[in-house]
Amino acid sequence: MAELSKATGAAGGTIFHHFKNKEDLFLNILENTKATILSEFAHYQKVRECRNGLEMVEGAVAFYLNLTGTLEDPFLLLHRHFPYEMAETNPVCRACLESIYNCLLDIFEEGLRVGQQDGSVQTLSARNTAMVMFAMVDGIVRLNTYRIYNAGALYVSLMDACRRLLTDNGQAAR
Amino acid sequence: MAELSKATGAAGGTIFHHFKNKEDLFLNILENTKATILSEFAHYQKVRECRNGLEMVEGAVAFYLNLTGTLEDPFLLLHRHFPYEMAETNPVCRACLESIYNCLLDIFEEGLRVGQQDGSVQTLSARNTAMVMFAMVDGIVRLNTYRIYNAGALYVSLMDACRRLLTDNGQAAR
DNA sequence: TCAAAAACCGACCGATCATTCGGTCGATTA
DNA sequence: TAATCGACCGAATGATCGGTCGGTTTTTGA
Repeated sequence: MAELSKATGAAGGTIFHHFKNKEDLFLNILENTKATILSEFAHYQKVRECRNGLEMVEGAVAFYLNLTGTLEDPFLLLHRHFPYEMAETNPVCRACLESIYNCLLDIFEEGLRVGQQDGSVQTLSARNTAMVMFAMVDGIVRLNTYRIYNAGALYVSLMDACRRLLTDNGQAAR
Repeated sequence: MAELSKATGAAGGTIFHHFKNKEDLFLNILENTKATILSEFAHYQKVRECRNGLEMVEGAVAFYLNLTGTLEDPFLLLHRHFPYEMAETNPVCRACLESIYNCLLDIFEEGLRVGQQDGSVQTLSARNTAMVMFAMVDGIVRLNTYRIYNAGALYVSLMDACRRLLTDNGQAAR
């Protein structure tokens, strides 16, 4: 709270004038994070250009990697343990987190379904595959933010892995 | 500290008789975690049975999934933000984390290299592919521990994804 | 113009935190 | 037996925490 007070220039008591308590404050930040991610996705959905499902999925990966870069702090929040601990007792928090993850997963799943229709993607369960892909991309992002390894050098390998996951020979017709 | 005191039955002051301070205590726990994981891996290396590199990698995935189940608390520690924050200023902590991740990555990489030799695995950079695979498996584990989705239902999809990543048709000769 | 409302301040509060310290106790050594 | 030791206790310590409150300033709108 002291750090926040200094950063915003507001006195300690003023913060509690706008937010009931720390939990309420955190929930507001989380809702804000959710709104930002959902709006970024809505914008991406409008401007994206892709000829088939495979390109949609590849675009989704690139979008997510880009998002974690521009929204570094919000994703640092989502990569902490605290929100998920809070979600176990606080339904509002849980609903918020689920909205965020559903949005992120839908980006992948949508591409997979389209790809199944047009034949550019082979996969059994779109939802399950979407989760596995999301776990992979997000795992790379974590390796990067935690500075265990520089994941920047992994983007090529990551995109290659995605293509292998989705097509039968890893070399889809493009 | 109070929680730890109650759990161990030792008085508050006694803990500080054995450990210099909280940081020292945490470092001891981390070193202990590292030793446990390394010894579990050494044991696995002895008893595993695999006919080729592909089976080694599949075994590694199963081993990691099993490990996160039996060593739930240590991995909960590794999935928190704190250790990586500490690693940025504390070289001992950083070295410890690197040892753990190198060990875990080596399990995957070893199988990839053997698989490249015997032809059961197609991949360019073994280290990079190992990281991508690790990120994927660990990402699934996180989805599970944070209870966003039940990742238990994803194990089949996960193993399928691994096979796709490593072979040209996802149906390796077995 | 002015009074009510809202925003804001910072001193203050009790609770909790990590850590310290004086001292007890049982085992080992001189 | 006396001296020394390390393990252990738990009350006490000061710092920090989230949160409150009385009073001041700013904004609002009739």
